[in-house]
Amino acid sequence: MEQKNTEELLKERLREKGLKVTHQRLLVLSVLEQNSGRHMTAEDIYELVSEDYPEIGLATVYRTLQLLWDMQLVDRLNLDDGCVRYEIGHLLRGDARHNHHHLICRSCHKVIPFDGDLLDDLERHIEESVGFHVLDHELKFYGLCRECMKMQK
Amino acid sequence: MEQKNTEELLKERLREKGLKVTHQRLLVLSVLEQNSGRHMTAEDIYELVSEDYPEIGLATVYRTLQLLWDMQLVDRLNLDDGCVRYEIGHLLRGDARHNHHHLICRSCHKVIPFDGDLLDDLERHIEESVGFHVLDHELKFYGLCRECMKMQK
DNA sequence: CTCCTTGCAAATTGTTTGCATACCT
DNA sequence: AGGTATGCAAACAATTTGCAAGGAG
Repeated sequence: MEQKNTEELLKERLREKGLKVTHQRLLVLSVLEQNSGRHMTAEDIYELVSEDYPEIGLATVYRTLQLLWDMQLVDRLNLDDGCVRYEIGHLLRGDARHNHHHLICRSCHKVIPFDGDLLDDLERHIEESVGFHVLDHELKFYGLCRECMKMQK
Repeated sequence: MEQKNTEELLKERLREKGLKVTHQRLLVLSVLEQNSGRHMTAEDIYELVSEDYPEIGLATVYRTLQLLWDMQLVDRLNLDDGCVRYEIGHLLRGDARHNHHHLICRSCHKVIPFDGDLLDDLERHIEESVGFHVLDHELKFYGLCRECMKMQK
């Protein structure tokens, strides 16, 4: 099952770098994997991990998320609500949701997911012309959702 | 000259809403217009406005930026360095720099500007399929810059 | 004259850090 | 054993807010 693979991958990467395999690290990644549809804050993750492992500290969650991000096992996104959000890394997601973006309504602050793969060509172009190796991207559109558009009148 | 138009536009919008035209508001917008190439933090703007108007407070700068953003006179961007950055709104910029994006190096944290207009089609598609009216966007690519790629080996 | 706006300082909030202890390997 | 990782609490930094005084219309 997926779970096992992700966990093994983390263990492997940790060992490669001489870092330690701890319950906390495994649990944080596991929670992200089990909530792959959500955009979770550090606090969200802290609360969920706490259910299984109440002695964990919030600082550890932050440190772990940083570590997992460095290793490209989690993705980071910023939805402009004052806190950074995390989700399982796109490299680990089986499905083709690499290219999922967000529409953010300026009026009601709703966040609408949106899928599209228009960026692949652009990434290739960047690699060639700038020599920058693209690992990930974040694309947000700001505007007015259908409901708020109606109310404008 | 450009300066005059932008200032007049702001005055007009303020009056429409029954808000007041103040030195502080005019100065904040003016500083952003005169530094249209930079990505400025609230603190940056505060320091520059202070040169002409030393009694201004930082809180006023924050309040003004929020107001100008609501009116679509300034753009906001987040370069993941812990603070929001501002620049003169793309609607006010004469040049075709609407579509300028950023490449962020995960290793040295350098930010490389990058221009491209691949998003216009996508925006039209979003309007039609989702009914979301796009006003602006933010696109960032994360990866490794040329220099850091070399050092990887 | 009225209400909007400001400056100041205090409050908030997400995130980071120092340090002694606990835990992998 | 030896260094890495953790939990806790204190420290930080960007941003927001309350309030009395000032200023635009």
